[in-house]
Amino acid sequence: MKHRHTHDGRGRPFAAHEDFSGHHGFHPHSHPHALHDRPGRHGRGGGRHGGGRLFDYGELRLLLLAMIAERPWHGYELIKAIEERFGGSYSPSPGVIYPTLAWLDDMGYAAIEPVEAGRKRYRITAEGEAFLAANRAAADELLARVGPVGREGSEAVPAPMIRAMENLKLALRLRIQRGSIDAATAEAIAAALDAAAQTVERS
Amino acid sequence: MKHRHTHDGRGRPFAAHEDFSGHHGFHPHSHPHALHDRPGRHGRGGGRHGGGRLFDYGELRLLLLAMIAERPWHGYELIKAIEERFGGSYSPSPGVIYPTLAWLDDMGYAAIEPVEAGRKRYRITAEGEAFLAANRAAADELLARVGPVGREGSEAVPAPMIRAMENLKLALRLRIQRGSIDAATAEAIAAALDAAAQTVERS
DNA sequence: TCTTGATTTACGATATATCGAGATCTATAT
DNA sequence: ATATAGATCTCGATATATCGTAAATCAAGA
Repeated sequence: MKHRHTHDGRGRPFAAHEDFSGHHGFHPHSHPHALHDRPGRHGRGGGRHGGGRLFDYGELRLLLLAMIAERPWHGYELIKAIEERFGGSYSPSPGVIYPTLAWLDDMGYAAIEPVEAGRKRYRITAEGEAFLAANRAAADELLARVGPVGREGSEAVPAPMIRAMENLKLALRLRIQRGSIDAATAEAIAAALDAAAQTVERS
Repeated sequence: MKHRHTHDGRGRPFAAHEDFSGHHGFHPHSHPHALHDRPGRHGRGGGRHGGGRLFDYGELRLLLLAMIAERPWHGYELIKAIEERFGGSYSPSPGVIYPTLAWLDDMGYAAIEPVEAGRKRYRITAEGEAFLAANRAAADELLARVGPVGREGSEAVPAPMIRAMENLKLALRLRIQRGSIDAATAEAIAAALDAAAQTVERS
């Protein structure tokens, strides 16, 4: 396997112009004019309707890199996550997600975890971190615009709740494994769970 | 001839899913929104129940592999065992069990014991053990979700409990999505969950 | 033969990834 | 400054893989 398909966007895509400070050396100070000092279209406040682009030039790959910097994803997950973030009104086509991921891989910014059965899970590399750091300003601006994409339920849920949820989950698992749950016991447990659900509901 | 794909599939598994704040869990066949079924051809087949999946991507073959790692089974036994584990509310169709077993065989993860009267009994191989070890985290999470399948003393989870668990899970998910959980609210919810856990524990 | 265990085949739906055509933007040469 | 080339975003169509149901088929036993 490992068939490097001959894709147009691959190989060595934008070579000459963007000084991407990728390999050999890389000075953090003399930061390249990579992605964030593009005068003119900054906050994209214009709201250009109909067919306008959601992401400007290097933005999509920056967003993907920032997302896989948090945790590994695979392409379909990224599509669904971004789609959900935009409330379903926009969903990046696979035709742009997968080539971008492949590009990140080719550049050494992301690597494919060995996976099973057709799913490629990408994780960030050291070079990717460096690139992300070099473009942190643009990345932060992007994440601020898009909002929290990956950390939906982990950052927002308070710790005590997570602890209690894990606790209950474990108790249920142990109880089920113990076996011998008669009808009355099942009803009692169900009632307790329903009571908790009601408390949650009107909290 | 059925060309079984040659996949190496080695290495890290997929991410572990949360039971509560996550997506999938214990639901036998409860899905949020049913998609419309086309009233088209009569013929045969046709999933009028295509919605919620119990196992996502590589989970079924992991479960089967984990089961035959304990002792050899044949397909029908696996179907019945899983069905009993879910209290009869769900039973994996043979159309998914047998191809998966054939896949495990082709991959070298399982082997067919000498056929006895029309049935094929599968046992795990060394490669299968290696694969299972590589995906231990996901496998354990799966077994925890499904419960101890095939061991003696295993009984089905009563329907009221499953319903109540689903109910609580949904309530928590909705509450988390609503956001704005201050510390006091979190404590109240955690206390309710802990109370339920205690009830479960001494039931 | 009829029933029951056990497997195979057919078909559909979803998940995941690949490929191709077209539109738009940026950079660079003229 | 304009033209051109190339890179990137976007949509779709397509290709597999896997999960799913239901019927058809096959192999013993009553």
